[in-house]
Amino acid sequence: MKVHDHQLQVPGLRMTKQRKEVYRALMENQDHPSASELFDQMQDTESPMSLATVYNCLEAFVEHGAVKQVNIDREPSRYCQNSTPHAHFHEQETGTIHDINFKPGTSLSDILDLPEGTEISNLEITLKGKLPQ
Amino acid sequence: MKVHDHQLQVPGLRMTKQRKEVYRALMENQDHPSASELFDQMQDTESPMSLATVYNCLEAFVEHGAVKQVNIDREPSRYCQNSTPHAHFHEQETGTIHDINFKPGTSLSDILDLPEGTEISNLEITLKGKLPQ
DNA sequence: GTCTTTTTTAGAATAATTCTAAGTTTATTG
DNA sequence: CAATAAACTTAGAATTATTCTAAAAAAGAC
Ligand SMILES: [Mn+2]
Ligand SMILES: [Mn+2]
Ligand SMILES: [Zn+2]
Ligand SMILES: [Zn+2]
Repeated sequence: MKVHDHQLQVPGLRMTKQRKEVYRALMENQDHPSASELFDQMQDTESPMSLATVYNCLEAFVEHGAVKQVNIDREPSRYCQNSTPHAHFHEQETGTIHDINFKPGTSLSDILDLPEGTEISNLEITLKGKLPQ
Repeated sequence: MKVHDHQLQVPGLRMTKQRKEVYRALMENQDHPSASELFDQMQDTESPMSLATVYNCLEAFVEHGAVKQVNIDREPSRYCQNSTPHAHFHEQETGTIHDINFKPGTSLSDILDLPEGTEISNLEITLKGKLPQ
């Protein structure tokens, strides 16, 4: 998979104009938009599309590891443009979601009592609270 | 809040027979049952109750910090009898959820690049994969 | 061009959860 | 104790994010 200037290329994933548009909006969005927020944005583009298509596009990106689906509590899923490993901080006052990076050279097993030989295929860390300032 | 022999006592929380029964089932359940699984179990007790009541009881427990609501992906919420801080490991083959404790003396900020002064009110860690054996 | 596969779409369906409003139980007060 | 107030339970309706369906359109292969 190559990512360059908001152009996504994944072998086996057709880059239709709808997918290009959804991907672009996601990349330009610093926040973590929901499907319906993206759907609203799509209505102002040259390829307005159905909500089903927005969901389909996002699902394709998530399946190919280009986008992360972020589930916090039972709220509508949000989608994350940052495909590198990171945690999510949900600021309570504003409702915004911030990416938090891992410290280099650290691992979850530094703080978790995991049995030896555990294979982790997926990892989600979500914090809620207040960031300084 | 005092917990003794599966008797929950929280100031301000009436311990009706329905709440006692839901709490007991949750405590005796090593797994992390969903509301509808608990509802099914309730039908065999001396106080069969409505699904709305199961949801109401669980909501009351969660609000009072006696029970944890566990959300993994978009699956139905599961409820956790372990009110101490811990992470959840979702075993992919069986679908079971295991509690993982934190190593004593460690903190999330050991591995996360959190700004100084961050206030964390809530924390969720979910792993997915395979446990040994 | 034809053929095949993938994608898009409108609208219907699904399903977990919440809401409503009425009845019941429990606590409090005099 | 009786009267009143507050909290709780309930059946069923409503909500709503998401998925499904089945038909049309688009894209790629040849
Ligand atoms: Mn939010
Ligand atoms: Mn599961
Ligand atoms: Zn993110
Ligand atoms: Zn747990």
